[in-house]
Amino acid sequence: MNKYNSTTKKKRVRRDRTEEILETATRLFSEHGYQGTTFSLLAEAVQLTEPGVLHYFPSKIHLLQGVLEYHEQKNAERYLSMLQAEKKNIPDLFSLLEDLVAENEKIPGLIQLFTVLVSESIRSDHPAHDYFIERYRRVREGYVNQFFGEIKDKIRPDVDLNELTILILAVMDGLQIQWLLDPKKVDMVAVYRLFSKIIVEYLEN
Amino acid sequence: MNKYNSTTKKKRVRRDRTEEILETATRLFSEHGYQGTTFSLLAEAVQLTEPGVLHYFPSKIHLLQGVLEYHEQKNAERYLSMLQAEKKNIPDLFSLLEDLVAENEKIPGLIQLFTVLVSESIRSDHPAHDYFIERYRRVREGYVNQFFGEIKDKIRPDVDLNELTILILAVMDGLQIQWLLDPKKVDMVAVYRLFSKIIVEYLEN
DNA sequence: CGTTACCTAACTTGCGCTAGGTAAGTAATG
DNA sequence: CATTACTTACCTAGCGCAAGTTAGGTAACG
Repeated sequence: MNKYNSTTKKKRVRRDRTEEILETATRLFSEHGYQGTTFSLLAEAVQLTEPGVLHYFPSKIHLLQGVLEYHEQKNAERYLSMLQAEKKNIPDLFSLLEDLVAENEKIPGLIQLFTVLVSESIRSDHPAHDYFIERYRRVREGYVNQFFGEIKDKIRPDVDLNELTILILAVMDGLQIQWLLDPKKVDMVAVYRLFSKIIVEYLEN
Repeated sequence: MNKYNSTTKKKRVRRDRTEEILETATRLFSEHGYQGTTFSLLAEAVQLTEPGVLHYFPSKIHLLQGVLEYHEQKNAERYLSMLQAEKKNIPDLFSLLEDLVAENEKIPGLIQLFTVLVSESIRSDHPAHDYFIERYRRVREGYVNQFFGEIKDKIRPDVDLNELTILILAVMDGLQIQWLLDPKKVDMVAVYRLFSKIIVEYLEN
């Protein structure tokens, strides 16, 4: 009954527990979405009670924010390494994106997290609505200014870089949906490579 | 108190009520997703009580099925007219798809319905999971066999039509997400037109 | 007069969250 | 070095609400 009496009690330090909760919440959010994830599920998974979890994140929205911030960092790192890589010409650029897609295929959990949360957040009253609008704007700006910026003059001048960016992100998002739904029938990397090939050929003309 | 005593009672025939409920449920599903839609919300919107709605759809899952089937028909019609249109060459084909995207922009509710439900249904225990897997397979097959089939010999032979189809659907889905999230910043039709132009140019080579 | 279109009432379950504790760890003090 | 005092990491109990659903009726309709 009483968890204190039954066995030796182990108290964990805040940082470790927080991280464990975030990792677990990530999994649950990606599997059930924000609405579908409950404290009781999460609490059981990390071997705590519900108020035990609430001790770390005082509400469900705080938990969501925590999860998003937590991964924002990781994504930022991946993204930075992409920015720092050498890009002398257009094929270089798009082969980087191909690598990104290939990497994404190895972390279906995280991809599902963002795919599920983004779609959920289309509703204007969703707690992550503003976050995702902002995030997409930021990412698009990053592509236009940094990612493409360096070799802007090698690209056909009649192409709107903002539209091109929207297209690239759309392909990634859309592929992820079909791939997550039916991985056996959808070879995300192959299709992206096809896209990449088509685009590169076009841009170099 | 008693709805029977208060005013004249109007009984509606089953078909009308059913349709009204389906239309309203469509709106609610698209605004709040499946999980986020409640009977009390729906009941109020159609001026019934919750058991009143349950009289037509004995459970929430039946309601969801009803909504999906209801729109399956409408979509099928739109799709058929696309198939029957004249397609002599590749540009004809892709201009049809452009029209489709442009039409979609006029019915954000329906688009949101499917975008939200598809993403929600990525979870394998979602009641519409199998439905959407099946639907995507069916649509892809339709593209490969019917839509492209007629002018297959005019397309570069090194292009895998299945992959091309996945790409086209991905672009549409991905654009819809960004557009629904931030319509002011994302001109769905313009980006699709860009995509269309690039693809056509490539396929005709 | 039977069927159908609803209603009222209520049950059950599970949700997010609060109140108020207890014991383990940490730091300050004698 | 031992005692005390404080802080932190949890716990138990339970509240209030809303969800989906059921039972059993009543009155309008064909």
